[in-house]
Amino acid sequence: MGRGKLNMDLIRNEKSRYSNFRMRKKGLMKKTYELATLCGIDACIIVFGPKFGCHPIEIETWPQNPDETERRWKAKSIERHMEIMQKLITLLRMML
Amino acid sequence: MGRGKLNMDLIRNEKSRYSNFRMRKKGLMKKTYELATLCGIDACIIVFGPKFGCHPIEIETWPQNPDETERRWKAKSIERHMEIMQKLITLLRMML
DNA sequence: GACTCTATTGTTAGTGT
DNA sequence: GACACTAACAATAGAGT
Repeated sequence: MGRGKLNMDLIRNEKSRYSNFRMRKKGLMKKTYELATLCGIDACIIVFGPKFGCHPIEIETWPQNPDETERRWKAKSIERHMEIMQKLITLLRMML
Repeated sequence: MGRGKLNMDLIRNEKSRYSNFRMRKKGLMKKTYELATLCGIDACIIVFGPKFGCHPIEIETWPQNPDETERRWKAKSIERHMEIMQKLITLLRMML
């Protein structure tokens, strides 16, 4: 969308890439909020910012904080926890 | 968007809610893929399906599997792991 | 490495099957 | 409780500030 089409590949220009990142991250958080709200389901998302010089990498999540998560999430059953943990462990294994 | 506007609240009609869920989940996964690809960053998303009768709740993630995660993710430094773990622990605490 | 503007592409709500 | 269609609403690429 926008004034032109974008190839689905890394944006080479660093300035464009960063402004694109900020815009799309915002959009993604909104979409996550909308999905969870409209459909009454649980979801979480973790986005790691790009590396710029010696700045620490920023991490943004949705829900944004434990309070919001607690207020929103309904996952309380044992079976569900098992599924959740399994999925998370799979994701985590690749990061360690 | 679409033919009419939707209040940002739980969709009461169960049939509408479920079809909305399937459509938006697909859109969210696409947006996550686009953000990660265009901006060269790491991201993960976990979506829990709604509860229908005695069916187990479906869980969908992006990246979809360990192979894809390993191919895509670049988080390998100690500092980054610390940040990641802290965020995940915060999210997990609310689920247990 | 921000912020606004807007033409343009993208997403989706409601309907029909 | 699927799936296609499409008008209508949203997101955003690129340019300007």
